[in-house]
Amino acid sequence: MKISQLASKAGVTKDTIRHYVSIGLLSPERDRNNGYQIFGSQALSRLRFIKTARQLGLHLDDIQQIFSDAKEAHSPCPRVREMMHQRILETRKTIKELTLLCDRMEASMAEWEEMPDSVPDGHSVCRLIESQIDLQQVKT
Amino acid sequence: MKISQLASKAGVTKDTIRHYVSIGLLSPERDRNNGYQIFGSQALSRLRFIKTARQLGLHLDDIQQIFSDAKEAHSPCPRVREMMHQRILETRKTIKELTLLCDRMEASMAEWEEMPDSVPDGHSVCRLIESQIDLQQVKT
DNA sequence: TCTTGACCGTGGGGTAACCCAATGGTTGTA
DNA sequence: TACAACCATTGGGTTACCCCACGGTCAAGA
Repeated sequence: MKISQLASKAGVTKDTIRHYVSIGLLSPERDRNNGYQIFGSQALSRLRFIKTARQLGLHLDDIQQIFSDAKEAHSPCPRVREMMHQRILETRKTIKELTLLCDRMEASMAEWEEMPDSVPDGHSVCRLIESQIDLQQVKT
Repeated sequence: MKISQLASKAGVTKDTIRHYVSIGLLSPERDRNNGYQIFGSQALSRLRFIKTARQLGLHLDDIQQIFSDAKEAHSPCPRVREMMHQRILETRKTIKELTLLCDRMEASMAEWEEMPDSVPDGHSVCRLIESQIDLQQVKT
């Protein structure tokens, strides 16, 4: 199987496959004559595995770890449970931060409804934004 | 004012300032003798402006636009309202996606509680993840 | 005066997971 | 044989910075 066929079977782009090859997630054979990559059906199941793991929020290096465990005949499952736990915590944290951001944005927009557009002078650039300076210290 | 002083006054890192200089958000004078960057108090207020705009979810190129408007004596305010509107929509969308992701992760974790760890063989890498293959097509 | 430590600038690499364009070789087929 | 379709490689772009490393500059103490 060549790269285009694998890509369409797996529902990913050729660039994605090339990326995975370049970081070692896939290691295709090569056609001796032309250097083309040759993928077997195991590459397809590996791609499906990667796709699922990504949908579950795992990162490519998490997935590397999993394959690396499996290669040495260790069970990756405990690590997978742990990774997922971490990813869940991270995701919840991100959601909280984004929710706060959204609240700030909406609050500012609401305040601005009663404010006129300002023309910039030497001191002011945009009164809307300047009205929000130093409301609080937040990290996005 | 040299870069370190500006950085501590503004509460950002020197690297952040260098980054802003490199993309043209700040344009300091130069000391003729040693090439050091010299910042005035207007750089400080500009930095505060940038910080506030970032806290409101605007991107650096949004902020570029704002300064560019102001430089040409246009009011950036209408554009700011529009940008914020877009950013709010984007942020809400991201939150939704992350919430769905979190739900998926938690659902999988729950299913996995009753599953044993598996030892990889030639066909299987990790039963936990493989049990989730093709549940649905999702884009993160 | 010399030295030493704090400061400065520049350049380059890294982050996550790819996308896209350009260039040039290969293959299949009409 | 000509031409489209496919392949590989390289390099740059995305966001907003962080982190070296190298080498020059400056100020203060010995």
